[in-house]
Amino acid sequence: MANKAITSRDVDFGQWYTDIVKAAHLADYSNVKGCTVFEPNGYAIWEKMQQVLDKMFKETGHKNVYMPVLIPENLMKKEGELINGFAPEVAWVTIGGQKILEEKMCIRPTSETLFSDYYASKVKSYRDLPLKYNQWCNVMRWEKETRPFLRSREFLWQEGHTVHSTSSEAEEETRNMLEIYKKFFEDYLAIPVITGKKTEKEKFAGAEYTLTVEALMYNGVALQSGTSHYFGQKFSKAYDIKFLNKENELEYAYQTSWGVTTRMIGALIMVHSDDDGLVLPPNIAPNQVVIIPIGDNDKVKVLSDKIYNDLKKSNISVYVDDSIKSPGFKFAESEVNGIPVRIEIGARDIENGNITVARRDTKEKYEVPVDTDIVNYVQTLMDSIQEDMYNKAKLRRDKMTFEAHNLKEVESIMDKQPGFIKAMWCGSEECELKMKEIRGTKSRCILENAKKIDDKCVVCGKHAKDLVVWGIQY
RNA sequence: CGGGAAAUGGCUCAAUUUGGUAGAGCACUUGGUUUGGGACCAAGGGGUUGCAGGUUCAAAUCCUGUUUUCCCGACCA
Repeated sequence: MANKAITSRDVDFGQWYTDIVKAAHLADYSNVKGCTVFEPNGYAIWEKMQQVLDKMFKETGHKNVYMPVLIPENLMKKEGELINGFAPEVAWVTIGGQKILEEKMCIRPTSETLFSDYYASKVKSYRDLPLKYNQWCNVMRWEKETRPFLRSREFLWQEGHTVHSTSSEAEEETRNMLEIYKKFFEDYLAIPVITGKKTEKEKFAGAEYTLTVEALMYNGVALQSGTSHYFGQKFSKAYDIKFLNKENELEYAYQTSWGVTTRMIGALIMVHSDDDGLVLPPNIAPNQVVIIPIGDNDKVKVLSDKIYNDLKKSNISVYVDDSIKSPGFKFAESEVNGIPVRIEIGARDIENGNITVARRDTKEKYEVPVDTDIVNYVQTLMDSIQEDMYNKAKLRRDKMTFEAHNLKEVESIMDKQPGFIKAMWCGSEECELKMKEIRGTKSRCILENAKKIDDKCVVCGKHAKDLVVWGIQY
């Protein structure tokens, strides 16, 4: 009974992904390569993500600001590593083929430069610090190959930028934000993640180090899902952010930045969804419950309205699908759209004193006596859906996480079933490049405080102290 | 950016080989009957064929350019 518009994910994962995006009305293509239309269903998920994260940011002392979309060339180029890292993707603006205004401008690929320039003018004393700002915005990176949500030229994100008077405080901020991302992924998106430090090769251009949240998709491909960077004084030296410390000495400030993007919508699809469409965890679903009244029947209407009102009063997001479609159509549609809980009410239910409750993740249906505390029932059901989805994703990820002690093992694992590979690494870029020759396997992150599985590098066999998670990435 | 495929009503495709009145199914609109897994009958509406040039009496069809999408690589959230 699979959806006609959706290719099976086991037949063609890439096609399945784009079919879900279209069938669930998350996004549509525009006439500009890499710039998609976020349709209501997709944008609603983003709004819910924003709402949850924004609350977490504010609870930890961050404030929202907004920076310009254009960055002047000289400002963009002050910090050498950043511009080198981003150079091929930066979109420079011209009007009628001419450079814009007096100076060449680019559309922000990320806003470290703007924030740093601004901070330089604001920070005078240690008493001004810390400044913990965040902005919700779009950015542009001229990617070669694009896919909705996963890699687009314009995408939406949040970028937090903070300035501190001590390195330890800045490093703590970097850690804390990573923890917030991890919590968000696990508690709301029901996606288990691995966290750790990026290698020198994979870290953000301009960072001292980058901490990352890494998730594994249904097909065993890894997705970098969120990053938190510690900058030390790199940007403050390039942009001249100085303050007088308690000893009345001028000191360069310490900075961080951290971000997550609309790519998380892609992760939701690739971790949870199935051949019938989108599957959303209740904690992030814009609509948690749909009520489908069946037949033209007054008692059905009255009961639907009552349940709708009860759920709504308890802050469960619910809607009644009373559109002029057949019940079967509505069932299927609610499944494509990933609504976690569906309540069906028809004459048969009224007669039996039941309502029918269906859960999207397992597609199980339950007959529930009408005198049950429905609000409590739905809430409990949603809690277990949330938990089951997380556990299912975690079980799958753990099954696709392997250990390797030499290149042969890496090769045979990646040939059979790509996934996360835990293996020791000596720290040399040369060995990272050798790994990459095996189906593009790259380091995802260095695990911290992890139990070593070997004392030899998986590639060169020399002494290794770091346990690294490797994977094929999106 | 390299290699492959494609673009025709909202969607899936036909007509392209051999130039000659753009067609079907689904979707949509109206009326009616229905309603427990993508309902049925009847009557309608909608496309200058991705875009721009060219060849021709005549172009969806041939030629050139360009844009977008998909798949596989290299680069990245």
